[in-house]
Amino acid sequence: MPTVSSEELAAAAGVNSAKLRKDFSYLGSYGTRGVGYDVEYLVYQISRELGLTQDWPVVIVGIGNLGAALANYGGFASRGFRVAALIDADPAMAGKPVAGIPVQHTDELEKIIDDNGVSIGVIATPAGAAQQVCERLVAAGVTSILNFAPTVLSVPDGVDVRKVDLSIELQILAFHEQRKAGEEAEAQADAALEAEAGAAAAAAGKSGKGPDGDVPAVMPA
Amino acid sequence: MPTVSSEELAAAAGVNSAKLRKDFSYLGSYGTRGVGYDVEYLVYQISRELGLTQDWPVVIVGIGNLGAALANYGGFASRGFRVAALIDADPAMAGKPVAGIPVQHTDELEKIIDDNGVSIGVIATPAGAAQQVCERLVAAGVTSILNFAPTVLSVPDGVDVRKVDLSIELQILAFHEQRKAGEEAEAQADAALEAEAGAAAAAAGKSGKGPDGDVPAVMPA
DNA sequence: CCATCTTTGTGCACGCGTTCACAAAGGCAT
DNA sequence: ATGCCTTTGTGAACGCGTGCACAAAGATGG
Ligand SMILES: NC(=O)c1ccc[n+]([C@@H]2O[C@H](COP(=O)([O-])OP(=O)(O)OC[C@H]3O[C@@H](n4cnc5c(N)ncnc54)[C@H](O)[C@@H]3O)[C@@H](O)[C@H]2O)c1
Ligand SMILES: NC(=O)c1ccc[n+]([C@@H]2O[C@H](COP(=O)([O-])OP(=O)(O)OC[C@H]3O[C@@H](n4cnc5c(N)ncnc54)[C@H](O)[C@@H]3O)[C@@H](O)[C@H]2O)c1
Repeated sequence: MPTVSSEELAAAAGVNSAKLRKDFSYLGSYGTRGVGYDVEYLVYQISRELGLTQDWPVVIVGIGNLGAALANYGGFASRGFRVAALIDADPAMAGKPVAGIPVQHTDELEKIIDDNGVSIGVIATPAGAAQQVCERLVAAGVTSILNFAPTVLSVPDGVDVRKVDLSIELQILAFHEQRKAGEEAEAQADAALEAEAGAAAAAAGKSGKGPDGDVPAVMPA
Repeated sequence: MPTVSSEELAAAAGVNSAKLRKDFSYLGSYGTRGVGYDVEYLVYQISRELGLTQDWPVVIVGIGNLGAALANYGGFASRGFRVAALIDADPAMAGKPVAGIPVQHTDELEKIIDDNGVSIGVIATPAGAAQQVCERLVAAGVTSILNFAPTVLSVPDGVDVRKVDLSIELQILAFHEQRKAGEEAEAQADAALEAEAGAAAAAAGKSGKGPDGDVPAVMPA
């Protein structure tokens, strides 16, 4: 029976072994003292706990550059996610296959969600359309949203939103880069400022937003 | 003079006003008691602190679906990032313009980095090539990397890596989704398990990895 | 069957980030 | 000028996650 010790796993994941053991203990006591954890059983338990033993149908709304890349991405399927439908507002795209899946028009959104029992939606529309799309998804029964548009979505309680903002990722890198390049100690205010910076820009009289409502320019430019 | 109070900003950003004030205090005391913060000055100070007042040249390596979408993304420029070059290993792509920028071959990588003084690199290659690309970038002088490939990159001290893993974002949503759908209290082990799950899969004899070395399948499938 | 050795599971303490709460500061009206 | 009112800046307390350290568990070998 192949096993791993918490020490080995901790080294591989780059975390403390005690923390790892404590985390595992929340799932129950699957380890064997003096031996370690049964790899196969452990993988199964974690998979089950994380919800990987079931297939999650997802819809992607907004099949532009990013949406198409996501549709083509094979990494989702291997983690238990199935692209149930691609949805776009552009009538010219309707019926056109992307990654082998025909794009459907936004009109069908509610029906698609309902028919497929979709509870997870991905938003890859321009920022200006995101909130509206979000509301339709939620109204149709979606309770988890992965948002790529650079907007803060407001949703009712019970709905989870995760935002992927690539600009902020780069900003965080640039921030640390600046540190390395000089500027002695300075402040320790880091990523926390990010959200606040956005809020400040918004407070600046909404003048920071472009015509199509995309990324608020924090820099006066 | 347009001003904002910490209370207003905190409400907008969804954080505690005391925390926000304390964060700002690390940048110095820019507020006026009884009035609030001068919006314009505040925005400038935060921009400067975050490194947004200078332009950062970045290179994108791996111009496939995702890399092309990134190259086309306008949100970078508005935050002070300039796409200095697009790099791909496919000779067929060399010279072909993507988003108006001609793709250059990997052979030129070191020269491009050096000529443009690039310190931030984006990796959008398949997972199997990521570590190698990473090493070349670092050797050429890049000290910050944004990694989209589903691999843990190992880098020398002094180099920052941020990883964007869309599968994990979806997994986190699915995890909470599963909670809502039943399964009473259970464990509170959440995202912390993600990294450990990957390590466990790796420990499972590397059998979880596909032929092209993409996403390790945590689920035995 | 007992001794020994390895590794788990977890109580406890430490440290850090968040929040509370309030004195000091400054504007503004009278 | 004086007093009042608003909002900042921050000391102190709280809470939580992390890591240490060790007793208990179990395997393994003699
Ligand atoms: N491309 C990137 O790398 C990238 C990176 C970060 C963030 N983003 C963000 O992701 C979003 C999409 O980026 P993109 O580059 O794919 O843009 P895009 O313009 O190429 O695609 C947007 C798509 O959304 C569709 N759309 C517009 N309104 C819609 C609506 N109401 N309902 C359904 N579909 C609608 C459009 O028809 C179009 O196909 C943007 O908000 C962008 O800021 C993109
Ligand atoms: N497409 C997505 O939505 C998505 C989402 C999450 C993660 N990812 C990850 O991002 C990466 C890219 O995804 P994609 O869909 O764009 O894949 P892709 O196959 O479309 O593109 C990969 C590109 O990298 C180039 N390449 C290969 N080896 C290279 C090397 N050594 N040096 C430089 N270039 C090289 C290829 O020529 C190709 O153009 C993958 O690791 C994928 O797992 C993609």
